[in-house]
Amino acid sequence: MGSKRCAGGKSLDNVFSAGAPVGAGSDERLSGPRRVGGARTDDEWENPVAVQAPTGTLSRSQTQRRKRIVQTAAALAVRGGVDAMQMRSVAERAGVALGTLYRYFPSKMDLVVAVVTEELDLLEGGIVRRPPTAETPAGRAVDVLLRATRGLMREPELADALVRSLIMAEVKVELDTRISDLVWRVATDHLEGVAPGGAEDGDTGADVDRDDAGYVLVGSLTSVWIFELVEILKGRRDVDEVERRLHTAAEHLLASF
Amino acid sequence: MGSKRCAGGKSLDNVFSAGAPVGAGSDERLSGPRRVGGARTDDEWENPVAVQAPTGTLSRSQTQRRKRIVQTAAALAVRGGVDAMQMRSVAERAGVALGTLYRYFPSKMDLVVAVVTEELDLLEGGIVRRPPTAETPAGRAVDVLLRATRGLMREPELADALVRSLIMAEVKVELDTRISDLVWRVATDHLEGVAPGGAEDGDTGADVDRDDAGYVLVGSLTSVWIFELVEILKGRRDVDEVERRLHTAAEHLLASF
DNA sequence: CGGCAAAATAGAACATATTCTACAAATGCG
DNA sequence: CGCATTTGTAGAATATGTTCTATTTTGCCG
Repeated sequence: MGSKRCAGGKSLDNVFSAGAPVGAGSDERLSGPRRVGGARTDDEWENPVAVQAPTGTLSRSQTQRRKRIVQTAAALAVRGGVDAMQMRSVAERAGVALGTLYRYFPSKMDLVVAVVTEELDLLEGGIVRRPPTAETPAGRAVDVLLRATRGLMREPELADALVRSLIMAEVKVELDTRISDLVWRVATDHLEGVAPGGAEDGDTGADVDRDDAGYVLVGSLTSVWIFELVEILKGRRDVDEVERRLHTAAEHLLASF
Repeated sequence: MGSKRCAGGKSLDNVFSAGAPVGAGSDERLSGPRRVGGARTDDEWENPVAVQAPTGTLSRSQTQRRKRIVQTAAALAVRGGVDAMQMRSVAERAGVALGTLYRYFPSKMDLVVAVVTEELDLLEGGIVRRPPTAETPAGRAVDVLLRATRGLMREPELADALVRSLIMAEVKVELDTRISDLVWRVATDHLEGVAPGGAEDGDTGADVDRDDAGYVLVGSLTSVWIFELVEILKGRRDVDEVERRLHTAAEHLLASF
């Protein structure tokens, strides 16, 4: 079954940039233990205030636990991929009970998303630290996407997770939005706003106008990128070919920038 | 768990066109019972000609069985979605043993792909029968994609399956290629080549030059479409908005057509 | 027809995500 | 402090995709 690649004993940390300050204040505001009182099948025998409601804020130990879980998950994912990232293993290796794991991440997908989100933080940090230099908006956009591509391809298993979570997640993922925002900023020369290594809160890109006509085009380019990623993962393309195709698409989509 | 929508007792048949000749000679050439001798874990104790090799051709009863399976699967998928399409249920309702089901479709994904492929046949048929009338290539392309979108949205659960299989399937799916080919033909006014209601063989679109520079752009548009589909399924967009976005993307991508 | 290999069947067995139960530890509050 | 509520733990129990085994049926060939 799960017998694909298997990189050596890499320390999992970043995938995108070579030397990112990993421990940057990335999390600290992400989902914590979940309220259990959500959608119950039982009718109405319990007080309106169902069982357990999350404090909303995570205590220190909870933050620690969460981080430990995500890191453990990432470590497992980097080797065997999503398949190797089994909930039982993660729980065990992270030193938490299975139930606890599920309290923090209601489904495996949530966990995958958490891992991927952390990678995205690193990508953003890397871009800000070393912004693309191309002349045209299209060139810069392609640059960013290609950097992300090459970074991800260093850990194909994780890349697989990224793509799957981008597309499948029922979860309220804004992962694609984050990527589009990043591309948008790069294309329009508005990189400053980004906090390197971690997002502040929901509305990271304060200066990104998602209603702008151009944003739709950037979003389209992101779609194309994701799909090219899929093709790579399926073994149907190599990075060079993707580069060419992204260039073609970007030149058309971002021509009016 | 699987408690989403649940259309009435529709007869599952087509999703795309209102009155397609369902029973058209669609399958009849698709995967049949699989050779078991593929990737074995055991080394070399058996004759080179491992256990079971498929005749390649399906006998009549096998064709019947296959069709029965796919139809059963489709029926289940139309109501509860992929989740409701449980292998055990499919096998039971189709009147075959679980093992047999797995002989025909080595994984659930293969089954999903088979179902979706059949829907695609219907879309192609519908398009050929009632081709888009827009003036511009971009207009025609958008027309096709929107027709597909509306058709799919009539059965969101199936749409979900389509998207997932398009993207996830390890399977050697050419589903996206088929869509791109269709769009390409429509955009370039080369619709004739298509056999309504069913593909002949691997290379259905004989007149589609996938190396053409323009084909890359059509492929990009298809990527965008698929992603918009995902957004609809996530409840983040409505069809009208997708139409607008597809127009924008198509006008840029296919400007040079 | 008799026999044989491929195909199908019934059903057990496995693997893994997810849920549930009972209990213990921690945390906060009067 | 002492209790109540929340959080965490251990581990059983479910649900479902997938595989395996033993047996029977089918289709074919001499």
